[in-house]
Amino acid sequence: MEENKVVTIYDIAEKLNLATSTISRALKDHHTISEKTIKKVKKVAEEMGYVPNTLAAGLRGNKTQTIGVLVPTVTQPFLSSLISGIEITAQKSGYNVIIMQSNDSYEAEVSMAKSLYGSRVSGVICSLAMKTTDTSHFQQFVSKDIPLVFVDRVPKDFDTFKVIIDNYAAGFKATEHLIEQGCTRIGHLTAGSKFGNLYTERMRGYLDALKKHNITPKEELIVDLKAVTYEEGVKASNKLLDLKTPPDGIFASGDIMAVSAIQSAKKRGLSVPGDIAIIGFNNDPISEIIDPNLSTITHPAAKMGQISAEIILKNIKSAKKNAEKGITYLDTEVLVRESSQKN
Amino acid sequence: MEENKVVTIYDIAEKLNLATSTISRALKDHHTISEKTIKKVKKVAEEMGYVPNTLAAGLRGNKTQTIGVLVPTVTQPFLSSLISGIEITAQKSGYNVIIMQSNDSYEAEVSMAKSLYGSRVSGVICSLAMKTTDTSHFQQFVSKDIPLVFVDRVPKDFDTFKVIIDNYAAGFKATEHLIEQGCTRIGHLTAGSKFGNLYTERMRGYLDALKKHNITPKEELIVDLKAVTYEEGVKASNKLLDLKTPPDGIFASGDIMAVSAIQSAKKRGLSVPGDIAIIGFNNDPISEIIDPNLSTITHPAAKMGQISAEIILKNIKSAKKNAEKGITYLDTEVLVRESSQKN
DNA sequence: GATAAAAAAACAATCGATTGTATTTTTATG
DNA sequence: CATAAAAATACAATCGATTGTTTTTTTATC
Repeated sequence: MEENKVVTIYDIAEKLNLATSTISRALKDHHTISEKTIKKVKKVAEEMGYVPNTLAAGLRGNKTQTIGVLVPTVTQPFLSSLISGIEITAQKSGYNVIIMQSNDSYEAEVSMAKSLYGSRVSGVICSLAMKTTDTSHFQQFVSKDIPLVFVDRVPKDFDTFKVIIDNYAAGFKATEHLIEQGCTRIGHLTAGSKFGNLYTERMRGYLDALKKHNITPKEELIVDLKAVTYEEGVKASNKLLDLKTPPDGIFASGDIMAVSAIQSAKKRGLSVPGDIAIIGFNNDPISEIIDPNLSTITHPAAKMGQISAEIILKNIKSAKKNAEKGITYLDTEVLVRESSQKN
Repeated sequence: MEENKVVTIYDIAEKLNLATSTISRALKDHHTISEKTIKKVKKVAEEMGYVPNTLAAGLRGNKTQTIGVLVPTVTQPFLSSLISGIEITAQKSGYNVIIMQSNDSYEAEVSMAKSLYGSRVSGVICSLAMKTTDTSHFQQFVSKDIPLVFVDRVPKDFDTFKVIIDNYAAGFKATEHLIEQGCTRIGHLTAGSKFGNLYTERMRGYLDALKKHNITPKEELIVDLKAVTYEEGVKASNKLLDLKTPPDGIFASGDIMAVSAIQSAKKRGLSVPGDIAIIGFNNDPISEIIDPNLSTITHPAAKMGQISAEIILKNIKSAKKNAEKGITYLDTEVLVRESSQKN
């Protein structure tokens, strides 16, 4: 085997004195090729170190064994678990995964969508950038029958597959749990809620839970973070704790925020959950490590990735032009640990 | 613009009554094409919604704008930061990133390397699977002049680019720091060290630091985890704490292990760092959140990703057949926080 | 206005696998 | 053994962009 030459089906064809079409078919066990030839071809292909050029196949067939994944970032635990779920599922079916990080920038997202389209990905899984309101850059996939799944951060008005949790219900459950623990003055940490995203839904749940239990929502108890980071979380938490009458409970729309709330409270000598009960969202790894252990809402990240990938794979294969674009809701649960348990 | 037709340079050529070669060159500002034509072509391309087919370009040029990344998992904070660094750097130069997770399986790694090769990636960045000892499946890249960078978990005997930290020195520094704090009986948590990897190096540093300070290493003080998880960390920590004479300090080769050590110690009513000083490795996000804050060794994940990607990009472009394959060492520091500070 | 030189654009092959159609070979049957 | 049917294989076009080589067009010069 030459060191620097890439082996193609032409090389195999020449060696065996066969046509390239025969080689191509033999390698995929086509029924018109005799057993004898198939065996021979496979043996020689192996010996010569043949690796199919997926570009050529993709160009010819106008499709690739690749799924494009477009997410705000890969470093958030929720998203890295999501990606892991996608990647494992894709791999099982022989599909590869191209990853792009929008960094929550709308412009980057537009450009990356175009790039994925140019790469002829067979499907796209996307969690929207925080700043995205217009989603017309995804229309190209739909009009070319490339399956598109939005996951977690999804647009409201785009008719395609969606995999989400019921953020409203989850926000409701989380808040109600705090009420059941005896909290009457419940703060809420949220982020970028003005963009009408999943945080807004969680907040709606929070507000409705309060109303159901005859608690009047107070604007001062809701803090909207600029970014979901530990530092911003600390700032926001302090805003709540600095109030003349601080809250006796906090529902944070993410575990990072919840953790910063716990730390900020502890730093002031407040007992959690004694003085203030706290519940987060996501069930990030840190939630079972922080002291006190953080009560939170489970958010099945890997499962969401798996299901998203499965939807893509199914809709590539079936090639149904107008498959019914459904929303898949996954269950969440209130995971009661120490930080919210007053009784 | 038709809804379901993909626009190619042929469509543009037909519309403008020009040759496809002219279109192709105009789109990249080739000097043999007149300004007038270039402007006209670009305008029409834009109007028709032309997106270049990267498969076709890749097939023709036998190279793609894609970097393959092969890592054990994407969910560990160190690796997701590494990937993030790679992705951002690649994106800036117009390169995409294909991700594969070996899940620490040797067989998966072999198959994925082949798959990346078939995808004609322009370069490969890999962090080896825990179980990999034979690395001959990477030879195909080298012999085809596809730049290959190993990062963090690198093979000893493979002549290619490597981006690592000095694990020996870091292990030494961490251990010496504990000694300086007055620890005399220092435990060590490590993982899969028999495979001769970076954990082994850290352990060598640990052992040499002890020797330098005339402390005799004891086998009972070294615990080798089966897997780097919180649960295994707890088991291993308890093994140390259950000793007749438990250690007064622990150097854990990873922050997860260190965190489990802190929790296990606290659960027994031991004070950290009072009764037992603990230092980890990586500077994972959790290290500044755990109580007490974890002292650790900084591990510049994103930077390592960036540098790895830069090496790939540089060596694609220069196309030097025999560029000197160097090892890039990045600095680490002892980050002293609460968990190890006795004075 | 003829001609050479320069500029612009066209022609045509190429990358490697796939696939519809044609051709050759084999097998079966009277 | 001839012939039809079936099986196996070959032929050739195709996917879309790129690029070395020609050809055509434009510009400059005498």
